[in-house]
Amino acid sequence: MNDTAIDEFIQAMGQLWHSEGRPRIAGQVLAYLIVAGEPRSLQQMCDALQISKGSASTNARLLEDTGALRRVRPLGARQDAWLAVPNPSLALLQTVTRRFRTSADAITRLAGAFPEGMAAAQGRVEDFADFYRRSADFMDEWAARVGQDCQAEPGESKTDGED
Amino acid sequence: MNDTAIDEFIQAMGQLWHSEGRPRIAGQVLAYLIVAGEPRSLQQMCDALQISKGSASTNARLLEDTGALRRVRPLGARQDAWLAVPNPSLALLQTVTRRFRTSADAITRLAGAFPEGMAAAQGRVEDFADFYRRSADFMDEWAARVGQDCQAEPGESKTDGED
DNA sequence: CAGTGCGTTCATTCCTGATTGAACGGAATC
DNA sequence: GATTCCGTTCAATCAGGAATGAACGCACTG
Repeated sequence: MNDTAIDEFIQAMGQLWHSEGRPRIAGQVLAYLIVAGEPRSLQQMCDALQISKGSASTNARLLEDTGALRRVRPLGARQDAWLAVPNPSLALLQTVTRRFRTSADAITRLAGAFPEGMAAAQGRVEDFADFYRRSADFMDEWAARVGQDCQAEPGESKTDGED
Repeated sequence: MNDTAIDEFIQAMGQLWHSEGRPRIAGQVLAYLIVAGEPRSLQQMCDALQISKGSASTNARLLEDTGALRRVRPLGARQDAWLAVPNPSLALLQTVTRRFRTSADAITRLAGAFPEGMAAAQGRVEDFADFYRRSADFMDEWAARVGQDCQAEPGESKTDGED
């Protein structure tokens, strides 16, 4: 809440996610962990972001599902620790891609059921769906390329334990 | 409301838009006009989708802003008519692209203000932003390619006056 | 210059999904 | 086996934006 640049980043990510129809807190959690660069516990998230334990848990798992976070139990286990994956935006892009493809399939299926005599409309709707599908293909290609780059340049291994 | 395949498509588009944090009605309007393939008046939208005049107006203009709809006054003017552009999804993709780029810029700017001694965190955040920026570039490229295709194959000019 | 038809605006209502916080369950510890 | 410490779940609350519809403004018509 001090409105440091870091807090602003975390808030901005919250807004960004919110504007895309996803939970604001998920964006904040991701931002927090990207900044941290190291595993953080649920409790640390709660303290740093001033959110409830339930929200932290729910949203961390949501991010885990999208592949942006990884959950680890460091050594001797006492509590979970959460860590942003090396290239979180890659995971997010893949989520978008998956959604595009799902939408495309759904629309294509519906278009297939259009009544006789609506061939032109059907064609337009199918074109619409195809665009999504082809975009998804294109994005997969892009993601694959970035994924390789990511392995090629392992990134920094330094850590800075703030907060 | 008859739950024909066409109505289902319109409803599905509404849900899709809703799930992406955009007004459900905007998705329905776009779907309706894609199916129609011809200009439709606000009144026709209201009747077909059972929405208020205000919603129809607001959401049609919203879609106009994104470039998915075009407003025309056919011959002698008595009321506006709305028309889905030939490749609406292209406009939508460009909207996404624009958003990516805006986000990237905002994040980069914030990262630039990170305090000394947070170089590693700063680097991670900048990488995050860069990914969005480069993805946006990539999508522009893709959009340009599709735009060309679109001009090359003018699509069907047939119409089918349903609703 | 009153009357009509159209689109926009805006205050209000409504609705949905995010967020909370208490209760629960399970594992580890003593 | 009691206790403590976690993480998860879920019912209740809250917040924010979508949708409405009445009022407004404007342009054309007679």
